[in-house]
Amino acid sequence: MSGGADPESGAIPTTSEPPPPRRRPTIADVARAASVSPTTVSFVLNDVVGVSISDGTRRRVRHEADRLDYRPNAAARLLRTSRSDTIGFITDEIASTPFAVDIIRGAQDAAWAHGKVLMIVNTEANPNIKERAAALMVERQVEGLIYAAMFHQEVTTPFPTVDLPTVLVDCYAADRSITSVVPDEVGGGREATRVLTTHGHRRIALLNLHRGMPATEGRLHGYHLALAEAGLPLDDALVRFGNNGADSGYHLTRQVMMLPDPPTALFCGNDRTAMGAYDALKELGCRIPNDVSVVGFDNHQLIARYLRPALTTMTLPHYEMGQWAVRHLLVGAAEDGGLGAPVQHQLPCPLVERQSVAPPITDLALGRHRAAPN
Amino acid sequence: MSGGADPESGAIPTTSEPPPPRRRPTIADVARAASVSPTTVSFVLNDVVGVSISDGTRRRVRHEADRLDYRPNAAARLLRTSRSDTIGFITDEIASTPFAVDIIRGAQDAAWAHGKVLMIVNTEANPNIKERAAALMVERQVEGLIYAAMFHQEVTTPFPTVDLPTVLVDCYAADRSITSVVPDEVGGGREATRVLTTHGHRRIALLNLHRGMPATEGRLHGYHLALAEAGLPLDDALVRFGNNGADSGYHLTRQVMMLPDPPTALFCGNDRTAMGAYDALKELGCRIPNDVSVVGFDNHQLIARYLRPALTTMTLPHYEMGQWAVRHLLVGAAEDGGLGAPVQHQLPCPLVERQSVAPPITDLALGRHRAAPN
DNA sequence: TTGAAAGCGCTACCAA
DNA sequence: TTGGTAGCGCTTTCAA
Repeated sequence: MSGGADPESGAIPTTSEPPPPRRRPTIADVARAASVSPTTVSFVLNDVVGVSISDGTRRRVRHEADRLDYRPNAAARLLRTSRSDTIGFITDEIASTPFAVDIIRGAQDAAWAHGKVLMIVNTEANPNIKERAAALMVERQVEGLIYAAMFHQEVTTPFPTVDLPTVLVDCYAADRSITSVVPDEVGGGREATRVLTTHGHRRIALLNLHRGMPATEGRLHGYHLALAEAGLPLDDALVRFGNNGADSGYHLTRQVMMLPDPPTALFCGNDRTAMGAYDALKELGCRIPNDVSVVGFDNHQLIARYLRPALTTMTLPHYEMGQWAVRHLLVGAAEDGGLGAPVQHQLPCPLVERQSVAPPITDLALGRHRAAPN
Repeated sequence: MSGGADPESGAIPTTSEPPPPRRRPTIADVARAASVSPTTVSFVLNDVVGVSISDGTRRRVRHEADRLDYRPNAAARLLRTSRSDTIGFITDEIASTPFAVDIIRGAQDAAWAHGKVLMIVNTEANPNIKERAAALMVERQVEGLIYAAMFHQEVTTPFPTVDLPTVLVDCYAADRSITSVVPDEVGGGREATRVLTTHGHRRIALLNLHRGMPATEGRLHGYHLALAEAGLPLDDALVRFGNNGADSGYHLTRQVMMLPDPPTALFCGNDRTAMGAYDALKELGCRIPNDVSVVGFDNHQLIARYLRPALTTMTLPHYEMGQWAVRHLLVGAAEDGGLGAPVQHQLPCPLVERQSVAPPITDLALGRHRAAPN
């Protein structure tokens, strides 16, 4: 409008570039450079629909933005729009298991696909940190909260109620008041046992985790189911509980193998237990899977693949749970503000067949029952 | 889209406007409730030093803030102060190793201790994502960037130069232009070998990782050093390279044990290799550590502790590297804007003694220096 | 097809 | 010891 000499702060003769102040360029800088208004820049850069900007202007704006290496200030945008494009992710103990990364990865991939980013805080099960973390996320205007436990468990309100859509991963609220996603332990236990029964095993030991955990009880239930389906009797001597570790796998295996009528197959509560079972079996001179078949649970990245022979086991759907959580948060938030009735979701534990299962030797060598192929 | 013909242009309150949108309370709301100015509220809530507010006012403000459950809006604060209290953390492949969590944990703990939070993006080594991630972090005004690789390697500019203080973890720039922190592989290799020499072993095989990686070459160098220190000759037949996995540990072990003059101790390039070595050794009827001692590398959470006997190995300082990165970023940024000369830092790999090392049987039982395999 | 201008919620400068 | 108020950089009516 006011043409003529630009009185702006005493025009400096443009002998060279005059940008000593290391300030990041703003939308105003781009606007000035492209000789348009900030409004126009915003329209162009955000591809706002419903406004028509001439191609020339569009190009000019884009070009100047590039040249200045303009980056929008997310804080300013957030302040204005209150859309943070951020999801808060709180874990209890990231360190304790290698599965943590899978949950995170699943969540992060889903988030990224929706243009969101994760803000992660690991609380090491410290309630103080937990609370501070939740508060911090509210301050940062996250659009939702995910709380992930590192093994399937019941939790009592992980943090004071923040009125933000929340999803619990690998855990659930005692009163089911919060949406949660957990593995289908029963289905997994059933499937694991079924692999063994369909291979012809009739005496199958369950070397379980320690009592009281959802994983333990769920898998036990699945075991019962599969046995019943196969018309097999339940022998309590074959069901043992341990401490989830390799050593308990070792000892439990020795115990059941010492039985007068030992099992021909072992369903281990987790892969670590299976690892111990392998050791005991080898010591006892049993070949896997020829003499004794073994099925694990968890599909532990390392153990299952590297055990010799490689372990047939059930996959815990960590990646999928992380993914589900984010997706649910996002569509839930879009649909009903995340305030719909909380859902308790279960994800299947798929079987991974490797080399640790074969028909029982009794079938092969002794010709009992029907002769197995091979 | 849909809507009344009359948006909120007029101040006329419609008769039945049931739910006033649940707006989060702002500093103004608190000020009003406490009958003070926003300024005062800000002073009180931020414990600003240098201003004196009467105890009564202070209490009143605090009380009202509590009552209203007031949470400062981080975006607004950031916009004003340009202090995001956030550090960007970019990983290449979070999934591939269980070590990722330790780096993250170290970084997060250090960050938390400084009142900062981590914004984590995992790129799965996808350059596109990497670039977008870096851009995104700039937009979010992160105060620094950490790029973490999941195993020790050289990287060529992980992302286009953003002028933000940056630290590389478990990797380094080819041209050393960026500050980095990596494990001291040479020191680790030397120490690992030394454990064996000090136990009296004189024929020590090195079952290394595959050639060309910093870990491989560094540990090899350390092995040479320790041998020289102990006045032991280098026998190239005892040095083998593999593919970092259990199977290569298995095969390499068989190879060296078949030698006319087999080793009495194995230094394995990593714990997975050691895992394979265990299998081979057991198959060959060698007892660990009685017949053959084994030292690993990595202190892999799972393998090292659960192998039977538990594996003596070197710890990779993942947690410490993550921690170092954040601390350096924070003090560096404070001191010189993070623009000081880039430093290439190394962290030691401490020894973890467990049960897989003993004096060679030759010394104990046979009293000779070289023994044929049983 | 484009622009002016009003804030989003907070901090910090300057007054009182 | 307190308060008024000007922006931080952006989006978004409404007007031109």
